[in-house]
Amino acid sequence: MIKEELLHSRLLRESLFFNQLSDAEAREILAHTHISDYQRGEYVLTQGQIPEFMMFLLSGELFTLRSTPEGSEIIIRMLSAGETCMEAILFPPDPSPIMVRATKASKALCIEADFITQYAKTNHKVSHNLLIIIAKYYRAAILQIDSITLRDATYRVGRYLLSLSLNRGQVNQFDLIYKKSDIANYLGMTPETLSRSLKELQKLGVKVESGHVHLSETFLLGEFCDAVDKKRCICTTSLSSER
Amino acid sequence: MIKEELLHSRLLRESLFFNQLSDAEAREILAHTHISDYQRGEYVLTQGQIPEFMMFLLSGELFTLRSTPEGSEIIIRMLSAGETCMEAILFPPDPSPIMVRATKASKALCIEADFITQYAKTNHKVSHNLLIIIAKYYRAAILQIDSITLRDATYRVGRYLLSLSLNRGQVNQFDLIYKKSDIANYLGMTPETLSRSLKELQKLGVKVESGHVHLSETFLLGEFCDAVDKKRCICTTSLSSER
DNA sequence: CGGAGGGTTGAGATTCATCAACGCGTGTGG
DNA sequence: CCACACGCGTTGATGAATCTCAACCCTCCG
Repeated sequence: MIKEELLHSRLLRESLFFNQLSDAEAREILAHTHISDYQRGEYVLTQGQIPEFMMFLLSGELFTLRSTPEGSEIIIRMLSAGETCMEAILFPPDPSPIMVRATKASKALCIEADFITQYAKTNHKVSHNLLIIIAKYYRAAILQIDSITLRDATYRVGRYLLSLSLNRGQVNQFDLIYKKSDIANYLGMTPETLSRSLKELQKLGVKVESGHVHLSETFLLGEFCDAVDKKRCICTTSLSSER
Repeated sequence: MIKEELLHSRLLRESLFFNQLSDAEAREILAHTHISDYQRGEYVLTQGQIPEFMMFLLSGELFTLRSTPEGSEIIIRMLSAGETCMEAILFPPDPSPIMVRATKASKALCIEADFITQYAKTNHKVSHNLLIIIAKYYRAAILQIDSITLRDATYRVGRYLLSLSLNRGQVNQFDLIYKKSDIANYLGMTPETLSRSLKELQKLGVKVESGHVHLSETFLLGEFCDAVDKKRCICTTSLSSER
């Protein structure tokens, strides 16, 4: 059965959510799940809805975002396979302040909300993992608030590129895996501003060509690498897999 | 002893952190604490520091905020007595992305970080409470991101006043307990802009006089009360103590 | 070949920050 | 008791950053 394959997949085993869980524990959780397919553009959850499941993304791409009645929206997180969402709405189970949308055809493990909230009360590893996951979201959200209010557009873009580099193990070239218009939205700006910012960054040692990014040495060590980032640079190995 | 008094105080008993804990459990936690005094302006934690304690504010006022090397800063949360901070940095214990400052002379319970991280692994109520607290922070942070990127200054101020009204049980008048310059910063704008926004809101039924706010009926039910807020209005009683 | 989606570029509009001046209440020292 | 300074908030004028709108380009795909 497909769940039995999943059980031993790297995707599960290296995820934050299944981290440290024994086979028996993982199997018990899997027993309370089903796999759902979502089409590109389909909503997994809409604003105001009380979630019945927690999501573990198996493949594809999910965005968590928030929209105004007028129709404009802001992307909060962009998830790829192995990441989870909707945990933060389970404690306590409340109407969701955000919505979740598949931006590509996606496959996700739907974990029953009731089961997880109960299971977290008896299993320390699960509740600990959830704490780590939600705390990580919260810290990321703080950085988002920081950069949107305190930094200008060009800085935000530079910071974003730098974080991508760090997350991939401090490589100096990589691909942008999301649409530029989505990245712009995530960074709290319009696509036009992102485009102009990237142009601005070329002067500082950034090359971008059709989705491929190359960062020069000077950029990697430059002004964008502030105190916090420098700390991360120094201990890259231990942090490269983080976030 | 003062800790024994604390044990039965409403402050502790009605807090999210000590919620549902038995006397024995609360006593065990208190055994791993000490009480610290902070002067107005003193730093409880600086950016980059690894916290040794989790804070439970007994009296006074703490801000969690983030600053740039250039010195500008943004307030993330404004805490009053009974609230906690620095939990989100304990899972895992990392250099703090934020700093914590006392904005008034304050007294806080310092709970040993090592103890709490261990205790959370054996006590479900504690880990559950922590989950609820951090999830609440995260949801609030999402709303902050939403309003800063998607709404204009006047809307943000109106929304803020409305949330104050709801949190106090949907009263139509109340005092602003923070300095206006701090409120402005928290809302991601300058004091000048806050001032002008309040003036703008007067046309919509808001009266502000030296820190005292009066909201008209029309304002309470007006455009600021969007779908999410309306839901809260309907079931006010169950939500009034929330946030 | 033609159309659609995504990205870029340019020009104008707008919001908000900045800078400077002022008013007001409070506390302090002569 | 008055003079003064200081913190805080307001108001007005100016400027900068970014959004908006429009045109255009490129690539992909039927």
